[in-house]
Amino acid sequence: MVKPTVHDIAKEAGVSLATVDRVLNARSGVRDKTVARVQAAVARLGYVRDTHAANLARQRLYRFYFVLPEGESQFVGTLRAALNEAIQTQLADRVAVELLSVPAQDPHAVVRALGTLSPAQADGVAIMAPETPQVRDAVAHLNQVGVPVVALVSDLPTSGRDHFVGINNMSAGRTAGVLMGRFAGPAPGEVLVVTNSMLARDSIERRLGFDTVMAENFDHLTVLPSIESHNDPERMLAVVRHAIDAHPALVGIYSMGSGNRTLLQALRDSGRAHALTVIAHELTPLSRQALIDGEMDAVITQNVGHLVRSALRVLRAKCDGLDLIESQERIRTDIVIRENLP
Amino acid sequence: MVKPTVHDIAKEAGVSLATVDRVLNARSGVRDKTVARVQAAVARLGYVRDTHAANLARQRLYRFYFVLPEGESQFVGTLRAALNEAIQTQLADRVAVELLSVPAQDPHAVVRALGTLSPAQADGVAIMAPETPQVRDAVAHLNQVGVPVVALVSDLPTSGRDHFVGINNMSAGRTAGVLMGRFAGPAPGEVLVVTNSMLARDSIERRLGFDTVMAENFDHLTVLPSIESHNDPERMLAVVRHAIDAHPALVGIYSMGSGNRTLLQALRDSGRAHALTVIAHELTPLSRQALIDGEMDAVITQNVGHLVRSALRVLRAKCDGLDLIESQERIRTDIVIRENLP
DNA sequence: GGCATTCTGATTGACGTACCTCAGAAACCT
DNA sequence: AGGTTTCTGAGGTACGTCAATCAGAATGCC
Repeated sequence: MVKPTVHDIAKEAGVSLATVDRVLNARSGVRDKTVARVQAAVARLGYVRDTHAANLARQRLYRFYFVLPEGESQFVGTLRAALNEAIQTQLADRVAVELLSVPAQDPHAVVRALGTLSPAQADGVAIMAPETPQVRDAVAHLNQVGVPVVALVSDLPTSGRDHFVGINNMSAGRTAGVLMGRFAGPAPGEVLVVTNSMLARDSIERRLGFDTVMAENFDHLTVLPSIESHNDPERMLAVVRHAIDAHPALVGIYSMGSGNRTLLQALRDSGRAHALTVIAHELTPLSRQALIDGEMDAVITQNVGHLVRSALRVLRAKCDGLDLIESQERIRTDIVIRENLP
Repeated sequence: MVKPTVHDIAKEAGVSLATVDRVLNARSGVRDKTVARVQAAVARLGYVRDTHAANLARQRLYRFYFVLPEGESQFVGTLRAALNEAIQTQLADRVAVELLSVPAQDPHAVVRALGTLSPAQADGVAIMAPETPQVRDAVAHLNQVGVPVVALVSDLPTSGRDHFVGINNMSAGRTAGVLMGRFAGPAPGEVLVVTNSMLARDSIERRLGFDTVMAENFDHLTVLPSIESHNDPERMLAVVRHAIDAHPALVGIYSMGSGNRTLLQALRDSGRAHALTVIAHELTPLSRQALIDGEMDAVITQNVGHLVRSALRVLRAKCDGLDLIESQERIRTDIVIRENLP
């Protein structure tokens, strides 16, 4: 008996097929002690239901929604591409994915997008958005009406989301810090931090991790007050340019979020691109090229394909009430240098 | 018509279900122009066969074999653990995996293990073994009789294996080289290379990559002749101890293969553990602890879970004649430091 | 003990595909 | 035209599960 079926369970438990079915699908109308008998039989035979046969029989279609920030961010672009690729292949597995793009900085737009979703349309939602009270409440509501929600890239810890798919941003910041400290060398110098993250929380966590490590291990390096570009590339360019010129002791730049294009431009203008240790986040066509050209020294990133597939797996598991393979769903903080570019 | 079925194809092509079935499963007895008609209908409707329903109908069971080196290597241990975990979950997907452990250094044992396999028992084989003529021929034979074979961890490029699941070891060596060069700093010094890899090819490739990078980019560092422990921990310990003592200018050690336990022991004995930049391969409980304790500075590794799951996916795809998602099957060369330990 | 209520068994028809049989149609050959 | 070979259609059963029905059994209540 390689793979026991419901029939075997029925025989083993001495009940009918209908009863086994009722127990397995948690339908009512079965006495407690009969339920126990069936569950014992399941345990004894090591029965695992054939999800595919089950889905086939019940014509199941998983309808998942991905809420991503709209706009031209390269990282979100690669994420979207990975999602589209996954959609193609997952289609064979009865999952239909809908992509909702919302203005990232407008919490109300996010709430509106989430508001259109109910258990009637959505079997699960993955969302990448800044943590605001409005978003938190909307997620909590979805959760309450029984729609599984996973947070993507940036966590929404107080929202009651079922799962977070992304890296530990604190540890990502620490990683960046150590690389900066070790790459920059033992001579004293200054380090510039540039940030333009769309998502508050991940940015804050990275910063915290970075600062901690710098303070603990590399006190010969001075971390300058950070430059924040509030989605204004023009201003960003000017400010970074000025910062580089104004600090001859500068040895490194840490770019915490998006805005790598502007940073690279400023670097080139300064003529010090190759002299500085530059560490950035997220592997995109741009940062990849910068690594190849030696304009960036390391990129801290997360595998977008893994991100998307993990979100889909988690949503499915939540739908089916299965548990996850912890190790498979842990998103790793990847360090990429020119030599190990994927 | 969200998802066309064989019935839809039959109607569209104006043929019977049986004919569609014959065409889809490449059975004989269908005229060429009828085949074309059916295929046109498939293309027109965008039909994709429901593999799960198909497997259900034909009672398919994928029987895969993994041939791994036996012995106490920690890396192989983690690999084995990942495999066992995968076996559990894949069982629900009609794949049964058998693990064959063979003495790594005995090509004849490998050949014997492979010899027991034929299309009658095996639907696919994953093998991690040194590249020898005997092994190459055995793999080629399996391939000829129609059993898909993937090489694991160390490639067998001339054997006709269908796929290689593992990292690019040349690039892994280069990565180690760059980290060594940048971590060790600008002062002149010597670097020791220690090796005890069970698999010739991966070791050679890593060495090549490492040497290239050191010569190109870090000529202030002298790479000493490498120390090879031929599976003799005792001797290894003595030699490494001596090497460390004899080279006061030593700034770093690169451990290319297994044998990390011995290396760490020698390091501790020398009292210079924290003064040297130590870079090793493969994340195991041992190297993980060494990272935490600061005895190692970086570990170049590959995700064993990914390795195993990728091998399984590839084997299944080969069996079903499907093609792969390239990006999903590319195993990444992971850089692990204390801060981004998974 | 009689009755209402709650459980249970037996049975049936899907789901999308594979695989088999058998009869009959079409094409090919003299 | 006749016979032979090759194709094709129609129909059935199976896979493991879900979902539903209906009859009958067990239980609880008074």
